[in-house]
Amino acid sequence: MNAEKVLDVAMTAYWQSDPADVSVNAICQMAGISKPSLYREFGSEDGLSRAVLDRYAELVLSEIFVVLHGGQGLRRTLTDLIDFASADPRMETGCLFYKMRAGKHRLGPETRARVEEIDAAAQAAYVAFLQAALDAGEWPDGLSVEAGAKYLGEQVALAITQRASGEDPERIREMLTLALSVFTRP
Amino acid sequence: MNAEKVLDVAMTAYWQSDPADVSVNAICQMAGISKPSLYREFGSEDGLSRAVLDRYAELVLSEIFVVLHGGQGLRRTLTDLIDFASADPRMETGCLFYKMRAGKHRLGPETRARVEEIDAAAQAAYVAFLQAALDAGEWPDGLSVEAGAKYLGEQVALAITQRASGEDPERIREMLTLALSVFTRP
DNA sequence: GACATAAAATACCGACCGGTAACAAATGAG
DNA sequence: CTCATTTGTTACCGGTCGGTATTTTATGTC
Repeated sequence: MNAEKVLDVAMTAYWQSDPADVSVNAICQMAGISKPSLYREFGSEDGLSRAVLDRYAELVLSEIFVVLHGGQGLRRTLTDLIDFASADPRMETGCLFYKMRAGKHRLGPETRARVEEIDAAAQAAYVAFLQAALDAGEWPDGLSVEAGAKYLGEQVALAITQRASGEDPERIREMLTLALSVFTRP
Repeated sequence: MNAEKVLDVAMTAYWQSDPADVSVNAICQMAGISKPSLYREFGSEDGLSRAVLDRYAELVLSEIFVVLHGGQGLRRTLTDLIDFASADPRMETGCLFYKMRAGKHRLGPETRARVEEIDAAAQAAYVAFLQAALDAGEWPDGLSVEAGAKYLGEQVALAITQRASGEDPERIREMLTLALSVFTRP
């Protein structure tokens, strides 16, 4: 039956539309397996979506962490983030993690807990990145690092979410560049 | 049976949680009426949510338009927007319009069309506001008015959406102020 | 009181949901 | 070959959804 294939099918479906709009029945049909098979493997819908999220994290989200921990300096890292959010083809239909976070209350407890974990890890990564910029003397104004990190994360999330709703990528790049310009003010 | 009371109940329920998470059954129960009564009055779920959106627009959204068309100048209008998004108690559980827009694909055709109408009207209002600022010589850099209007609208939407997810209002104000500071750069 | 009319509620429809019991086909061990 | 265990399938469960046919209750008129 191949659990990996099922995960891939589910991830693609969740990612392309929205976890709340894809039923277990639909996933079984798309994967060509029966419902009991899926339930024997993943236990519940919550178990499946949690496994999907884990797979998505190591397959896609890891790259954002790579960018943030790359140590390329403030300006270079920001342009990398802008490129990723506004132009990477994988974000063309949005980010599965942000879709899950936006519909957190509709998720099962396991998946929701994992979403919160990842959210905290992302926030920590943004904080570490900005703290490094601060230490390197690249930090502009009196904004706290935590607030800046949250702001940065939410702007990236907004940009990617707009990708999912079909907004023109060039327009998105323009807006995200504007939003992040507060970090590189003269 | 009182259609206004039903609209109020439905608006409150949709607004407080999310239109996608409130069923027609639940609304009937909360309003103390039967389902056929509701369907006689509004025709369908789509008809109800459309009527609710109309009521919400004239009750709440109208105020944002008042702020935008107030002719108070760039800086003053921006701080008014920041106050409204980050501190107005009515936005404590978010904005019904933004919730509907975020889940557009789950709405019926009438309601969805109305959402798009309102979205276009809001965009036009932001454009008019920024165009007035441009004419008054208060416009900073080479950003196009349309892009600036979209940016402004999305930042306000982001701030209000964060209210709905329980974020600290002071933190939200800080971030929105930062985002809108690009309009008032020296 | 008798009766047409309009508004209300009860009870139901088919579709889909997440989840599972009961059963058939394959597979490995002795 | 036999038998037990696993793997997968069909068919079903209770529940909720949006929506409606049917019946009850009220209301006004003569």
